[in-house]
Amino acid sequence: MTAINFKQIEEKWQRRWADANAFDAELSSAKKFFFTVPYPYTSGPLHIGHGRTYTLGDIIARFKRLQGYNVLFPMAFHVTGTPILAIADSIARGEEEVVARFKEYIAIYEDADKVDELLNSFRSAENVANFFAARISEDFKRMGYSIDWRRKFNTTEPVYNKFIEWQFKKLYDKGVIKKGKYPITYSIVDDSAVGEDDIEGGDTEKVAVIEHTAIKFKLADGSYLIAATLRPETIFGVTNLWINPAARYVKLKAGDETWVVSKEAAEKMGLQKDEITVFDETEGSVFVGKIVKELVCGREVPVLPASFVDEDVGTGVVYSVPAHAPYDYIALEDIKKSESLELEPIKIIDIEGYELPAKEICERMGIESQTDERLEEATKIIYKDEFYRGVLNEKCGEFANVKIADIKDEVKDWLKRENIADVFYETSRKAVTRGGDKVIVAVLQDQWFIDYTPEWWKELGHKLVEGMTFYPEKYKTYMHDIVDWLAFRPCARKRGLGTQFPFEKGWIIESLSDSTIYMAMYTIAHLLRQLPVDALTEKFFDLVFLDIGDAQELSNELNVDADVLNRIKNEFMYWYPNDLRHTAPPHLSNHLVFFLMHHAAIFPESRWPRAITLNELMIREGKKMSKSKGNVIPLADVSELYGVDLYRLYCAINADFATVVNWREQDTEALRKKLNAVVELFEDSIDAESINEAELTHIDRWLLSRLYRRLRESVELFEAFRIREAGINIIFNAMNDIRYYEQRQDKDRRKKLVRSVMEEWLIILSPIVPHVCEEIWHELHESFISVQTLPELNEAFIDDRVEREEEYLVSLISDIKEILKVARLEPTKIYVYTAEDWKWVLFRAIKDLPDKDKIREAMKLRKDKSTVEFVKQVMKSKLDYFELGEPEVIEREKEYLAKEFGCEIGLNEEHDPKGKKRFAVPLKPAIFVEG
RNA sequence: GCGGGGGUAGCCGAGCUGGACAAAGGCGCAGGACUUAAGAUCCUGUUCCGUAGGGAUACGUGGGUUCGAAUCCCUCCCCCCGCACCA
Repeated sequence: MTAINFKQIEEKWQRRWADANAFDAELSSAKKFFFTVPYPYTSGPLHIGHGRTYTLGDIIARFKRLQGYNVLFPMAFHVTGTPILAIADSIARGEEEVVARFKEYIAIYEDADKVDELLNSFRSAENVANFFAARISEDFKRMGYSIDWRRKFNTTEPVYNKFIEWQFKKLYDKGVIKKGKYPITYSIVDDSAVGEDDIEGGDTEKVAVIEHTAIKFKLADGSYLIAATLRPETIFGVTNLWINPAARYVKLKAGDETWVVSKEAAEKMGLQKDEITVFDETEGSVFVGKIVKELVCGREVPVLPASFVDEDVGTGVVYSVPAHAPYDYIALEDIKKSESLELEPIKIIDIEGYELPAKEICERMGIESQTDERLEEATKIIYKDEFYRGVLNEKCGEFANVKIADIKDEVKDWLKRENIADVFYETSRKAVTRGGDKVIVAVLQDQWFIDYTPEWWKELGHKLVEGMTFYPEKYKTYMHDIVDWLAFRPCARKRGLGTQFPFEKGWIIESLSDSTIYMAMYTIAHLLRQLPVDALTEKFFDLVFLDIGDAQELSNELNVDADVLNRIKNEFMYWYPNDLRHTAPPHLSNHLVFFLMHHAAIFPESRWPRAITLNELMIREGKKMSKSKGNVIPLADVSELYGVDLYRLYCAINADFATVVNWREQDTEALRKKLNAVVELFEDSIDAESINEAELTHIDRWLLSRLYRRLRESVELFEAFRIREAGINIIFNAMNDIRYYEQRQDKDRRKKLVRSVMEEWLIILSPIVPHVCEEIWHELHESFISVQTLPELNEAFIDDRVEREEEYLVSLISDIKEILKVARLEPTKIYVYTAEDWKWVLFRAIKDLPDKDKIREAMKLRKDKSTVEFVKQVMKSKLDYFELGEPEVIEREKEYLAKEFGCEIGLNEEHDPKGKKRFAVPLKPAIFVEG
């Protein structure tokens, strides 16, 4: 047998599918199935983890095709947003890390001598996008995906811009596009928003926007020292302020008040609030020793120096709560060593297990110095303990006796209402852009949002979700929750690639907001190219998508043939809605919920999406795949390293959708052997002549029954998206059946039998491993297997009785083996005694009775001591009832049994020296071994 | 914390609408067949006890419900994912 050259046949069939436009979907009278997978973002190569989703998607698409659906499976490319722009900028700046990474990426696809030139072209975002879009589409072709490529587009094309504009107009008309304030991460140097991808290390260590409460402390001159805190409820326990004597502080006008904050904080405030004017700058030491009045209880507390205060975190002023903050406690103790101070911690939180929490945690951890790094950890421990278990005590006025977790926001709101506090935003960690500029938080005063909160919208959303199918099902409930949780979402940015925001110049539509209903584009994208872009007006899309307006009228207005308009509209009307979208769970709370909500808002119910399937991610050798770990396998290498069908089989069989799949080299090898064995089986059987039904033996019938049953089950499993089980059934289990058969029968007969089920088998297998199936199929037929429809399976071969008989035999053999093993016998003759007729009569009579009634009922029929013994045996052996002519089966298989055990078999003979006969029960014969 | 998912044999992983489960499948390991040999393939075994098809103990921990629990409920411990404006 020659090993099949997978790579060669992959290329061959991919080429032939492409030449024949095998997967181009046209309108027809057949029932349609419009299937989508999210378009890839073209900022780099895809890896085998991404491939899992696309591969399972393709398997579904191919399965639907064999079920007779007219399947549309299109693809496009996502280009909008900031990452690609950030990449181009980084490359233009010559950032080493990015340059190195992209050289590597290019080298995946190109010869070494072209790398530098291409990299140079990557200074333009457009070139980055185009390069990867082209390579990814090559990858997809090489994976054998059955995509209709005529409909591809990318999200920066004018056609797409027009489509997105239309969509936003529809939303605007619904009144959900709004303006408001919004805090964002921001670079002062660039004067623009920065996203995760612009931040140094932003992909591994996220930077969040954190809301601090900025509390005012009144100085003698009427101005305020502003101390920012994450724990406003501790204001009741303040004993003093901390200020860094060496840092620079400024005075600023905020409204009609004068505030003192660090110089850095003032700069941030300038970007967070209107009307901030800085007018004076001094050193922190100026304030040391002054007395300030806290405005909650009106107590007077001193300002003390502290080295741990960072002028670039918060406002550079910190209020001290030594009872509950480890930093404050240690700093206070330090000062007390050199000066005599009358300050004592004020305990305001009662919590089990602590008297004075800050003191005790420091003592427990052995922290004694302000510079001890473990102070951070101590703070976290206390914070967490107090937040969830702590209760404010009687010193906290109206907030007393309430858990911190329940009262924190109320305290914060109250402080703001009383004008004792303001809001101050800070990043969750210190961060810089990839260009090295500081990242701070700015508040946009006029950010555009989509407001998902209107009642009507939520209701539609829930209705849509309720009417959909989700697999795995648990995601349906989850999606309802997400619909409820969704509120305001910024939908435009100042920077990035994308469509101009139609309602205000200078804004670009944010890239998840432009990827919500784009499936509609697939239905018509290839036709739109025939039209001038100017013709893609609001009325045009209204006509095509919503059937509003008249084609003839619009034809005159746009100067476009009415037939063309109708053709486009018909195409949309035929394909829409999206019957199934297949993706991964991380998209649930962003892309998918927008997908659903926007459909709910814009389209009538008949055009709402029908189903969503989701598969978990892929890891490799137990670890997450990531660039930084260097353990990524590019999709482009799959063909070379493993072979596409093997990869597809792995994706299909190794885990259910709901499970993270682990890519293990070792397992790929095991699977390769299995795949080879299957291919070999088919190749080996292909020339066999068909078998005459009249000459089928019991075991022949058994094999056919098993195989047809498996095929039938697999179709049902596929239908339910249980691809893993379907695959296991028609590969692993079916191969086991054949192996078993070969032990029972000779190979030539097997070939004939396999040949007789082979075509159906191949068709059902083809969604998973299309290339080898295509190859084998073509030894029999001219047409593509990939576009075959599965014929009716020959159900007549599925025969319960035949399978039961074989089961019976197997269990008899295993019983005998067990006896031989335990008794350590070399058999000279094996006696088998089947149950006598009266036992069968009773067996039938009591089979459906509950255990407790069985003996009584049996005794009614046959009054004898042996009846009781028999019924007890039946109950113990938990036999599943079915009718079987036991002696006939054993008689028929006597020869086989004799061969199996190398001795004579006696059936129901008188000879019974050990009195075993009486132990026989129906379906479980008694056995005596002589040896 | 909130929300979601888990913890199963040496390993990976099914089962988890309660009963036929000592627990699929794969890997590993051991023995055997084939082979000059290796590889590949196939067979057998892989908790413990047992000279008759049986029994005992097992599915993170500790309880509970039940005639019966890996499967249902509760306690605790541990792990993973998401918590947004970012594709």
